[in-house]
Amino acid sequence: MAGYVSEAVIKRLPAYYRHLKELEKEGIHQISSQGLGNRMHLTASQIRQDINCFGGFGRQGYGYSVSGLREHIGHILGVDRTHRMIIVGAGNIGRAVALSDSFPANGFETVAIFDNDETKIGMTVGSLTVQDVAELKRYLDENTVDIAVLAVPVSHAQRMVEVLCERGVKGFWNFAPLDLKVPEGTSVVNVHLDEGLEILSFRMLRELA
Amino acid sequence: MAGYVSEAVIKRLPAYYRHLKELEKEGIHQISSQGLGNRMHLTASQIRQDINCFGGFGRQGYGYSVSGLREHIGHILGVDRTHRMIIVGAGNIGRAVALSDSFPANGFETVAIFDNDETKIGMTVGSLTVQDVAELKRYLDENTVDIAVLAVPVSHAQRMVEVLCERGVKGFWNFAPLDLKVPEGTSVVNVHLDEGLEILSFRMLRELA
DNA sequence: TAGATTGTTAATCGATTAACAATC
DNA sequence: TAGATTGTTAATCGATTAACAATC
Repeated sequence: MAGYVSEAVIKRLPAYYRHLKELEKEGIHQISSQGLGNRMHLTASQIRQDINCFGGFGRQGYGYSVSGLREHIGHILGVDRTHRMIIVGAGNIGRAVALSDSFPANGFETVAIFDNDETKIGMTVGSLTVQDVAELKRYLDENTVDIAVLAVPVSHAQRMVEVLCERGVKGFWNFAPLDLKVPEGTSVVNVHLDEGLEILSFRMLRELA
Repeated sequence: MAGYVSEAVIKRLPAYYRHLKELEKEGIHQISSQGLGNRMHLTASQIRQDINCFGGFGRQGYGYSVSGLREHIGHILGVDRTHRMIIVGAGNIGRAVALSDSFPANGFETVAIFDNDETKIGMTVGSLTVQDVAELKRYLDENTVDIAVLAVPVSHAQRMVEVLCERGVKGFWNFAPLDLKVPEGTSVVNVHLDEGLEILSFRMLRELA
């Protein structure tokens, strides 16, 4: 089955998953690498190479089962399980993540939200109450947490990560604009919103030229 | 100066910019490709290649001027100018973007916010009032808009984009989980938050194995 | 000048694309 | 069976790394 999978392939997996969900919704049961490639703006060859990183899932002369492949990739991504998330930082971004219902719909459930600001502690965010970050260690000792969403200022981010790592949190979704240092075996995905805007600005300038 | 610049280089530019800002803040005036490479976890060779896409900015035997290079890259990215943004969709994400002060701090100013939901129209978001999306066309005719932030449901996204493109908006910061179709000359940066979580889930699973 | 470090060319590595035998 | 399409190997392309002459 799956040996080494390159970062390039990993980054395409969610797009495969999304397109397959769309196809399912459209009532399409079967698709060839050519057909999926047209839709995703990838070559048929690349589609076949990518999928084959995880084992042969197609049938010669037929193509791929849309629902079969969607389930398969969903399983590879781990979206067929529930992930318990806590949010650290109840600012604009922290609250937006807490209030969104697209994350729980994909199995990513927010179970707690923390802040150090007295004006925010006790505030209601959806079905949750903002807890004092001073309670965080105790909370981690008493509850299972898969993922921590870091929505704190840069100045606090690394310190918070250390507390969380020490108590066994293995996954970070980081919205603070810095590169976190984490121990071996810990995963980080950065969402550097500012950087996206900078790239957009760059591309727009280049179009002008 | 700059001929073709690969996507790989473009995606690194914001990180260069961020690290150079940090170095400036630390009072460091000069840095070699080796020094910057250590800091950014890149090879010295790659740093020199990247920077040279935009012309020779270093001095042999010395390295690079931190502030000079920061200004240079800032100019390439276009963050030395102001960008007028409107937000389409006053949900959790739209409001979070509108309320953040890190975007205006980088020259990305939100000048208006729209929604189609009667319960949201008229609502105050920071210094702005949510306008009826029915007013959008008129607004675009009367005002300059550089970037539209798409924070609407998938079902509305493509339709909104078409209205905006027709009225000359050339840049989109898209938070809806779909691939927008835009005319030649229009730039799109996607922020697919769900996909980030899926990749995080995948990486965490792989660490377990 | 001597040492350090760039800018740039050449070598390597990895990812994408093409080709095709296997087979549904 | 004949046609279609996969899985997989080989070829190509592009990005990263190494090397080194130029020069501050």
